Amino acid sequence: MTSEAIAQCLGTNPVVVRRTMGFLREAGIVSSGRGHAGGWRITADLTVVTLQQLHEALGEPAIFAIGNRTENPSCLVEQSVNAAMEDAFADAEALLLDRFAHVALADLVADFKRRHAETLKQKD
Amino acid sequence: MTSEAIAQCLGTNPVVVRRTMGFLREAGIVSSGRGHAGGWRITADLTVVTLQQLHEALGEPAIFAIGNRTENPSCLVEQSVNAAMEDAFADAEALLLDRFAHVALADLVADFKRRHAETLKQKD
DNA sequence: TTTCATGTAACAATAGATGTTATGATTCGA
DNA sequence: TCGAATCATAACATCTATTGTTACATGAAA
Repeated sequence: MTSEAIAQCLGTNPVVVRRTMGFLREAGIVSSGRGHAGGWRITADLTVVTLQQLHEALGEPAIFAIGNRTENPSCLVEQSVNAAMEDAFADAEALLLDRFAHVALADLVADFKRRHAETLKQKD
Repeated sequence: MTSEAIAQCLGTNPVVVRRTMGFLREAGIVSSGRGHAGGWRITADLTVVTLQQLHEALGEPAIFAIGNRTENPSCLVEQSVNAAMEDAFADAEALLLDRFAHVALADLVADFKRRHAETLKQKD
C-alpha cells in the first residue's frame, strides 16, 4: 500500500505517513519499497506483533495528558502532590500497556473481517 | 494565600492561578476574598475532598495523550483499532480515577508534614 | 528513459496551553 | 473617605508541539 493511499484513508498527508511508518520500519514491523509496485507491506508475524510493540516502536510517546507540572519541585506541597499522583499513574500505565501487550495485529484482522462481513450484509 | 504568592510557588502568573482556582471555587472547594487580607482559602473538609474531585472540578480534562485519531472513522481498519484500544483506555482510566478517589487532601497534608519534618532535620 | 514511489530536509500552519497586560470591582484599614 | 491590596475578567501575546506542505533527491521497475 502506498503512502498516498494510506494518507487518504487517514485523511492526512503522504509525508506524515512516511514519517510514522519509518519508525515501524526501523522496528522491523513493516518494510518499504520504492518505484513501481513500491509502498509499504507488513513483514512481521501478525500473531506476534502487539499494540504494545507498536507503542514501543513509535518511541513510547507519553501516555498521559495530565500530570506533574514540575518533575523535581522545590515546593514541598508540590512534592507531596506529585508523589501521590505518580503511584496511580504508574499503575494505570502498567495496566494499559499490559492490555496492549495482549492485542496482536491478528486480533485486529479478525475484528476487521467481522466488521467487513457485517458491512456487506448491510448492503443487501 | 494570595494568587501572587501561589503563582510564585508554582513559578507562574497570578492570573493563571486565578483562572484555575476559579474552577475550584465553583466546586465549593475553595473561596476567595478581595482586598486586604483577601486571597484564597480552602473551605472544604480536607478528609473529604479527593484528587478525583479536583479532577472533576477542573472540568475532567482528557487523561490520555495518545488515542483515537478519529472518533467515528469510516475506515473499517481504523474502527477495529479504535475498538481494541478503547477498552484498554477505559479500564486504565477507571483504575486511575479510583486511585485518585482514595487520595484525600488530608493524606497530602500528612505527607507534607513528614517531608517538612525531614527537611528541618536535614538542616541540623 | 520515463514513471512511480519512498527518503528527507526545510518550512508553514494550526491549535492548545500558558503567560501578560489592562481595567474594573471590592474590601479593609488608616 | 481615601488609598492600598486583592480578586475578576477580557483581550491579547507568546510558546510549543503536532501536523501539514513543499521541494528535491534517490531508487526501482516497466
